[in-house]
Amino acid sequence: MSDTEALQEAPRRGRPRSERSRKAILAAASELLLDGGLDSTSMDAVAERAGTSKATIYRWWPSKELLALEVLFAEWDAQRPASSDTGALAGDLLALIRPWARQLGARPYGRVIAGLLARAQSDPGFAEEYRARFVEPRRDQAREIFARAIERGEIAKRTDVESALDLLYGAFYQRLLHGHAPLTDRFARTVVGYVVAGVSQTPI
Amino acid sequence: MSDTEALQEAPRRGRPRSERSRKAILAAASELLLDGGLDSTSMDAVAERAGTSKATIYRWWPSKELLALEVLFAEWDAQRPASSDTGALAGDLLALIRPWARQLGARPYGRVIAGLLARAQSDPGFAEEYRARFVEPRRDQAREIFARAIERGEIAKRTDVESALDLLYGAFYQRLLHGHAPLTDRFARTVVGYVVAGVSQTPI
Amino acid sequence: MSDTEALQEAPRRGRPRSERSRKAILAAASELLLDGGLDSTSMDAVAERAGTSKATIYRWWPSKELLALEVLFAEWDAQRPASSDTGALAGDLLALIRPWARQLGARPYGRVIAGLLARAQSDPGFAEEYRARFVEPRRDQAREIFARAIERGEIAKRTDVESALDLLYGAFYQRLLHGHAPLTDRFARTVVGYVVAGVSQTPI
Amino acid sequence: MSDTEALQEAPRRGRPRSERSRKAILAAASELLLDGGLDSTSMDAVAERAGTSKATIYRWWPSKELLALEVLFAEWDAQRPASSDTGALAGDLLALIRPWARQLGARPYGRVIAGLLARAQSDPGFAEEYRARFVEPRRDQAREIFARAIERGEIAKRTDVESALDLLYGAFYQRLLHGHAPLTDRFARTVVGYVVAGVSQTPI
DNA sequence: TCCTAACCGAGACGGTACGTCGCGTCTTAGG
DNA sequence: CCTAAGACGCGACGTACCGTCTCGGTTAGGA
Repeated sequence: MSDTEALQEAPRRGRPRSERSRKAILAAASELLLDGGLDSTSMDAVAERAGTSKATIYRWWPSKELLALEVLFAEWDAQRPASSDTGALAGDLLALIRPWARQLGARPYGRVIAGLLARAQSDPGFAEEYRARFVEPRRDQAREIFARAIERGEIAKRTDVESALDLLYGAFYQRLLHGHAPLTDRFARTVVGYVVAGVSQTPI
Repeated sequence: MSDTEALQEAPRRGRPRSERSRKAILAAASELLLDGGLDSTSMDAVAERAGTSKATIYRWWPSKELLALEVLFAEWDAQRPASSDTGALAGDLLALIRPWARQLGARPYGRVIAGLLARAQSDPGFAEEYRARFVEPRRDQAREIFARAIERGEIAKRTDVESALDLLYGAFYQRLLHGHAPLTDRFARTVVGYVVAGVSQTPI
Repeated sequence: MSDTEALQEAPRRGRPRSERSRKAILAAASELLLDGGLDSTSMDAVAERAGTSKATIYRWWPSKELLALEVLFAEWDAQRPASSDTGALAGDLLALIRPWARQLGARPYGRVIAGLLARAQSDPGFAEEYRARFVEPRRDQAREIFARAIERGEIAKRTDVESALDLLYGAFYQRLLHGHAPLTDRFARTVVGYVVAGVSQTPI
Repeated sequence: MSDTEALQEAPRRGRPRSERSRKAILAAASELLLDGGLDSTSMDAVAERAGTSKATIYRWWPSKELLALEVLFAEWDAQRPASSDTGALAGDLLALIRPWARQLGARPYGRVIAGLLARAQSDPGFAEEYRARFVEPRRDQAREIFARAIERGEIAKRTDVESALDLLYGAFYQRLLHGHAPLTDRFARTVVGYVVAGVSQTPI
C-alpha cells in the first residue's frame, strides 16, 4: 500500500478545502512578494487581494515565511532541470547552473530570498525548512556532479566539495543580494570556469 | 586653508550633541542587534536601554537600518587590517581574508547582515549606502591585491577580477547567511586556495 | 414593516462587536475623565485600564472628544427628568433645573465640560455634535416651559426666550467653570427666581 | 519712598531684559492664540514666530497658560472702561457691559478663554490667577454698581448680588463658549434688562 | 432527509512598534 | 545677566500589522 493511499484513507468528512482559495492565496502572495519583498507584504493585503479571509491563510500556512517559501518553491523550483551527464565537470555544472542563473536574474527574487534569509537567522526551525527545500536539493545535484568527476578521476579525491559548492553558489547569491552587478550568462560561465579550474589544480 | 580648518569655522551654535547619548545608543543597539537581529530590535527598546528618547535617535539616524549600519561599521570595520604585501596573490588574500572571516564567525553578525541585505532589496538608497560602507572598501582592498598579481604577471591580464571577488566573498557570505557550515580558518584557506588556483589557470 | 425590523435585516457578518470592551472602555474613560479632565486623559491610559487595545477604541470613537462625549452622555443625560407641568413658570423651571444642578455639583464634571468646550471652539463639527447632544435637548425642555407660560399669559408674548435661556443656563455654567462659588440648591432657586422675575416685568 | 523707587533700587547687573523680545513674544502668541486657540498654539511656534528662543519665553512666563493670560490681559483688559455713574442700575450696567460685549464678539476670544478655563479646572493655582486677573476685576465693577443701587434704594438690601453677577456674566459666557448665537448689542441690552427686572422684583 | 463535521468570508480583538510632535529643561557661544 | 540656537528626556499621538477569535453560512459524507 502506498503512502498516498494511506493518506487518502483519512475519513475527510466535512467541507473539503477550497482549491480556488489555495490558488488565489498563492497567486496574491506571489505578486505582492515579487512586488515589494517579504516585509512589505502583509497578510492582510494577501487576504484582501486573494478574496479570502486571514483565518483561511493561517489555517494552511502557519506563518508568512512559510507561505512565501511555498510560493517561491512553486514557481521557482518547479523548473529544476534534471541532471544531465556531459562527461565533463564543467559541462555538467554549466547545464545545472545556467538555467537557474537565468531564472534568478529574470525577476526580483532577491527581495524575497533576502527576506527569507533574514527570518531564517532568528528562527532555526524555519532555517532548517528553508535549507531543506531550497538549498540542499540544488547542492545535492552539484554534489553528484562533483562525485562523478572524482570517480572519473577528473578532479582529486580529496577535493573539498562542500567548499567548492559554497564558492559556486555563493558567487550567484553575492550578486543577487548585493546587486552590484547583473547575473548574466557570461558571469555564470566565468564562475563555473574558475571553480572548475580551482578544484582541478595539480600540485606537483 | 585646510578642509579641517574650514569645517571648524562653523559657528557651532546651540547645545552640542550629547556624546554620552550617542555612545549609549550605539551600545544599546549593538547589544540588541547581536541578540536578536534587525527585526527583533525595536527603536523603543534601543531608546529605553540607552536611556534616551526615541526622538534623539531619529534626530541623528533617519532609520533603524542606518543606525544598524553605523553600529556594525563602528565595531566591525574598525579593525580592518592594512593591506600587506607578501609578494604572492595567495599570501596577500589570506592576510586580508582570515582576520575578517575570524571576526564574522565570532559573533552572530549574520542576523544583522541578513536584515540589512533584506532592507537593501527594497530601498535602493540604503542599498547604495550599504555597499559604499561595507562592500566596496573590502572589495577595493582585494582589487588592489589582484591588480598587483596581474602587474607581477602572476595571473593573466584578462582575469575577470570582479567575478573572482564575487567567488571569494560570496563563499563566506554563503556560510554566514545559510548557516549550513562554520566559518573556520580552514575554510578560509581552502577558499583562497581554490580562487587563486581558479584564476591561475593556464589554458594551453 | 417597522424600522426595527428593517435594521435587523442587516446581515451582521463577521465577529460582532465586543460588548465587554465597549463597557470597559466607557468605564475606564469615565474614571479617568472625572479624575483629571480631558487633557490628562490619554488614550493609552484608557486602553490600558480597559484592558483593550487603542485600535479598538479608535475603531468606534474617532477621537478622544467624541469618546468623552459619549461617556458623559451615558452617565449624565441618562437621568434627564421628564418635564413636569406645575402650572407655573417658576415651578416648571425648578423641577427641570434642580436635579440637573444637583448632578452638576456632585462630581467634577466641570473638568470634562471645560475640556469639551475648549475643543469645540476649534472644531465646528464637534461643536455641532456637542450642542446637539448636550445643549439643545435641555434648552428644548426649557423652551417648552417658557412656551406654556406664554400660552397661559403668565409672561409676555414677546419675551426673548433664547436670551432667557442663556441667562438661566449661563449662570450655572458660570459657577461650574469658574469655580468661584458652589452650585447649591439655594443658588438654583435664586437663579430661577430672578429669571422668572426678569421675564415677568410689566412695563407700564 | 515709593514702592516703585524701591524696586528700581535693585542692582540690576548684567545685560538688561530685551524689550524687543518681550513684545515679539506677546505679539506672536497673540496671533497664534487668536488663530487656533490654546491647544493649537505651541511654544515652539511662538518662539519661532517671535524670533526668540524657547528658553527666553520660559524665563519670563512659567507656562503657556500664563503667557496666554498676559497676552489676553494686555490687549483685552487694557480698554476696561472707568465706571460711570448714570444714577440708575440699568444705565450703569449697560455702560459697563456693552463695550465688553462688543469686544468679546469682535475677535475669536472664545477659543482662548475656553482653553484657559479648561486648564483652570485641573490647576487650582492657575485658576486662582485667572480669576484674580480676569473675573474678579469685572465682577468688582459690577458689584459696586449693585451696591450703589442698593444704597439708592433702587433694589432690595437683601438682593443676592453674587447670583445676579453670575446671571449677568454667565449669559455672555454662554454665547461666547457655546457659539449658538451671536453676542450682539441687542443681546446685551436684553440681558441687562432682564437682570435688572429680576432683582427689582417687588414681592407684595 | 437530516445531521454534523470541516471548511469558508468577514471582521473585531489584544498586542507591539512605528515615526512624529509638543512639552519644559539643559547646555553651549556670544552680546 | 540675558539671548539665540538647538539638543535632550519624556510621554502621547493615531496607524499598521500581527496572529487569534467569533460570527453566520456553505458543502460535503454518513446516519
